[in-house]
Amino acid sequence: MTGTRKTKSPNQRPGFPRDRADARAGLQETGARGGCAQGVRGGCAQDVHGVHGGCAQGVAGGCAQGVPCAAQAVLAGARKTGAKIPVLCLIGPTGSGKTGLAAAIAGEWLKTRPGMVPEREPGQEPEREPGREPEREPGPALDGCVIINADSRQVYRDFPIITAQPGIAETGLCPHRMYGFLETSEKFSAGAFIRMAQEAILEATAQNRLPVLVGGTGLYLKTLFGGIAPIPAIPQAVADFWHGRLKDEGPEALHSHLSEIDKDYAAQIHPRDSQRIVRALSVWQSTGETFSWWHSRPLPESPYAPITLGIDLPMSELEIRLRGRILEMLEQGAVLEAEKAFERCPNPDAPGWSGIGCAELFAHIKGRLTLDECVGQWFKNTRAYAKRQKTWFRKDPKDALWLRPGQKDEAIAWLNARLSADPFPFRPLF
RNA sequence: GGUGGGGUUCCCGAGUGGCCAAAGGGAACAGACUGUAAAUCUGUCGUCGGACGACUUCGGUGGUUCAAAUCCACCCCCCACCA
Repeated sequence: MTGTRKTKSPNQRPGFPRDRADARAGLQETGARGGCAQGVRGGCAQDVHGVHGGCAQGVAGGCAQGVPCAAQAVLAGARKTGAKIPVLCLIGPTGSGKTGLAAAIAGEWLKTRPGMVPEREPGQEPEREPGREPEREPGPALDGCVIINADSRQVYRDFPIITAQPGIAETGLCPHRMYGFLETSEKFSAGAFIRMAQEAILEATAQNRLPVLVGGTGLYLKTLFGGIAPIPAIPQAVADFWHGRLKDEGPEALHSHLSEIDKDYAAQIHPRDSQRIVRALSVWQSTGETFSWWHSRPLPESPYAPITLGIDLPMSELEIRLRGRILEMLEQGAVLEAEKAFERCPNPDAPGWSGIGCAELFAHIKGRLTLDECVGQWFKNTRAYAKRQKTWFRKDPKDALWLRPGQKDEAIAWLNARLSADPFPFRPLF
């Protein structure tokens, strides 16, 4: 994975110059629609419109006409027939090799179809292999994949090395979406993620490519597939107000305040869980409804059928990888990357700086930590994060196949079998 | 060699007669998770037992005391300053 990175700047990706602009357009657009109470899950008219609009801006390159409508049709068709849109998810703790596995899967298509280029011209039919006619009702043969980021940190433009974004070796294999498009000063969120991811998934599906979500942010995946209460965007002033009160009064006082407003939710969270307390109070104040009320509303059924492939390994082995990865990042210029990011955004409280490694390097370039101390904390925090991810993934996807790093062939065989079987009537992939 | 300070449970560190298995922090282990999620937060954390409890622990040995991590003696080690 990181070992194969050849560049520090994924900005210059030969095959896919429109990735960032695309993603940014999507975010801005969805941000503007943030207040759409229904828009989140793809269950309403605005949402389809959103997909359309996003494509019109972003996908200008290869498929200006076809895709938006096709994406819309994919969603509409899926709703009408009840068929689910297959989405491959690669999950696992940080440093387990998700990016590498995704690249291996993407590369498999290129291997079996040497003439295929990652970005197909519109209207061009994928080559069919004569010897591999399907036995079953012939579904479409998938024509490669699109890799979609499901990691809350790899969205930041200023930190390609530190957040282990795929490098040119990976991005040359197939289109990559939602990587490195956001400024350090800008916020990302589960809501923004699912809007953009939905767009990317539908676009890929319309192009007859398999959407492959790669990332370790469990909440994002859960939200995408399980839905989220359609709470409107909270005005910054409201959030600031409650953060101010949190600072003055402390979390316990706000928690008892919350108990008076929303007893049920207050009982669910700990009196010191400041982030959730502030969120619940902000939602209540800006919408006039309690957090519990929002949560109690039924969620539309998901149009997706996630196929989940996890990578896991014992902590003792993961530690070795994590340590090595940090050293690799330093060799690739992580310190310089942080210095540059600091020039662009000197505010350590900016959302982008909160990533593991970023915060520690910030302290180092400000002279508060020696490089050794910085690396020590960086490793410690990375390890703790990996543990949290393992805890999350232990219970969340119940039907995932779990492999160890390097079991590429097993992964591909399994994927082939899954997609060729009900309820995914695709031809064998590779 | 002299003077002063110090050795506490995995680590840092508080405790200077009973309320001490020993504050607090870190690490570790387990867990929660509905728009900051690489975030936010929780539980356990000497050993054994279900809780009440029993047992072992505060550099070592010996002593004083009903009672010691805490007081005394000697010994070992560390740090600072003086020589």
